[in-house]
Amino acid sequence: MLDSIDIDSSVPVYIQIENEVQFGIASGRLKTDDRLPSVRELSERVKVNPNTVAKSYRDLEVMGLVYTRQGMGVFVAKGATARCREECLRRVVSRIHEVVSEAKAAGFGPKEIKDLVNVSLGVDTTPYGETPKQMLEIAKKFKPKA
Amino acid sequence: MLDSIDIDSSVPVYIQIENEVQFGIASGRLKTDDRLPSVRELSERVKVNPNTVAKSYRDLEVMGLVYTRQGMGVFVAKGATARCREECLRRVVSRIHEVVSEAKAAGFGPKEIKDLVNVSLGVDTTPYGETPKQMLEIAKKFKPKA
Amino acid sequence: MLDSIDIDSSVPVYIQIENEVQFGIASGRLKTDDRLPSVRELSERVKVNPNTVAKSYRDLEVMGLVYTRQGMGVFVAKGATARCREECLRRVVSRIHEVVSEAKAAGFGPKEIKDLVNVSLGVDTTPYGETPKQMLEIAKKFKPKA
Amino acid sequence: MLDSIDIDSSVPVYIQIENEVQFGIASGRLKTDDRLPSVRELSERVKVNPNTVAKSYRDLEVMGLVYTRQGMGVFVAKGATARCREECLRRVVSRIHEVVSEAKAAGFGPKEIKDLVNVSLGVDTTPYGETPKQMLEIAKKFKPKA
DNA sequence: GTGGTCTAGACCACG
DNA sequence: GTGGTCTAGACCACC
Repeated sequence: MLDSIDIDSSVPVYIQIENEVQFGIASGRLKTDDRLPSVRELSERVKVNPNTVAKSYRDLEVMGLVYTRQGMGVFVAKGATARCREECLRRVVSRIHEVVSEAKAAGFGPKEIKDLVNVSLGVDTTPYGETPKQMLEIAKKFKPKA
Repeated sequence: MLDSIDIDSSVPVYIQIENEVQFGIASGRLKTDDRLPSVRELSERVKVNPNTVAKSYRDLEVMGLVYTRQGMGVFVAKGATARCREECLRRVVSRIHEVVSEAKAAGFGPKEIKDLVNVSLGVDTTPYGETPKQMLEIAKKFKPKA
Repeated sequence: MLDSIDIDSSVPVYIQIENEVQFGIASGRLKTDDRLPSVRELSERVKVNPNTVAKSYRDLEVMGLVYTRQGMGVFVAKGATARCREECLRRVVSRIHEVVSEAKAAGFGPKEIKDLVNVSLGVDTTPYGETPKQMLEIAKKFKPKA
Repeated sequence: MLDSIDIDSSVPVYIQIENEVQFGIASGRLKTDDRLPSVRELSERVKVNPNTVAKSYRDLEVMGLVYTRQGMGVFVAKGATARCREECLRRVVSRIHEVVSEAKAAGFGPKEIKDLVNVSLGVDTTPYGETPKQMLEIAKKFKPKA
């Protein structure tokens, strides 16, 4: 992780970094008291301004997910794992609801939505940005009534 | 439509307006050669500066979805309906896929995801931006192994 | 360049700026990934409102000729050189054809047209917007039969 | 004439109408005391707002090229022919100079410009908007040094 | 009446 | 420092 920073994305780089770290903690890859990469190291790796990484770390510290030891680095705080996991679930759930609402607003019926989800579930990771053709075909067959 | 502009949203007003118009076209409410509300009229209705509306209309023109007749107004372009509808479907499909991937990454299994979608489908309406409690409860009960 | 902005011209300032930038790219003075002057800097230099410059830069971005990095500036996009050069040639060629057609429609014969072009080619510089006297004299001597 | 009004052109409709009338006078098709089409008739024929035609006629009257007889119509004024012809020549000549200057600025040398003009002279009326291929090919072979 | 251009200047997000 | 968004309002061209 932390290598999937997309400089061209509309979501700000510093937010992307924060998300990546939070996801790393939630997934157990980063455990309590583990050291995060240094600002310099990370900024070189993902090719962004050190200020940007610093801002991400500052934000994470304000959230209480990491703590800083002067001259030693930035570390995962106690309790961060549970909180990140919790938040991660919450976010996913709320996004599911959001997307389903959107699909309904676009005119899709329950059947189509379930079909689309099923197809998506069956598909293993696809190249970034490319949406499975099957899904588009299902969608195209369907004419919203307005 | 065009009255659900949220001035406090993080998504820029002019983008919201563009989306509303596109949605109006996709849904068939705005047909080819229909006139859009005038810049001044709409700006008064949604309580934003005329410049902001003008910017939206200009963008839509660049996208080829509307055309402008000096002194007469702004009109829906030929072929806009199909394009808006297509884009709308594409976006929904790609977002479903995105969310499902996220859910899987967060440790949810196919069963949980389907359950969550079903609950979301069953809920008629929830306050804007709020997630149904039932969904959050499903999430809480669930302990990802990851 | 970028200093020949005429605030009194009937062609809008923001278009003039766009043209200057495109010409700069076509001429090779602005190369891929070169930074354009900042919005504020340019707006002070050509004495127009920052919004006006921003509008030009935004348009150029929509055309795909430049890209923007938040907080860093605006840069020449890859492939912009070739596209600007191509467009520049196309425009000149099409305008030559247009003018020649007009001249023929006005009753000029091939000989007169060639003469006029030769005179124009021979003149090193004339004040902006002024037509060399010699050319006007050729025209006066000429009586179209139409 | 007067049927080649392009509603999508960037040059205003009322200017296009004025130009067409002036060209008609210069070419001898409209002679002194000939009656112009009525505002209503013309506005229906070219499918523009009657106000627009009225403005064109008003402008032409201010220029002294036509005169109005209440209830009878609009007529070509005495001396209009000579003046239109004169102005027509002037305009063509000045545009030739303009275009040649542009071509020089774009990096074309005298030889290329003459070639392009010659090709254009040889070509009979081509479909509107389509520039002869030969000209583009000449242009493409040429690499501006600037 | 319509949209288009431009100014003056505030506030925000990003690096 | 950078660009992005938005407001308030003037003036113009066009229909």
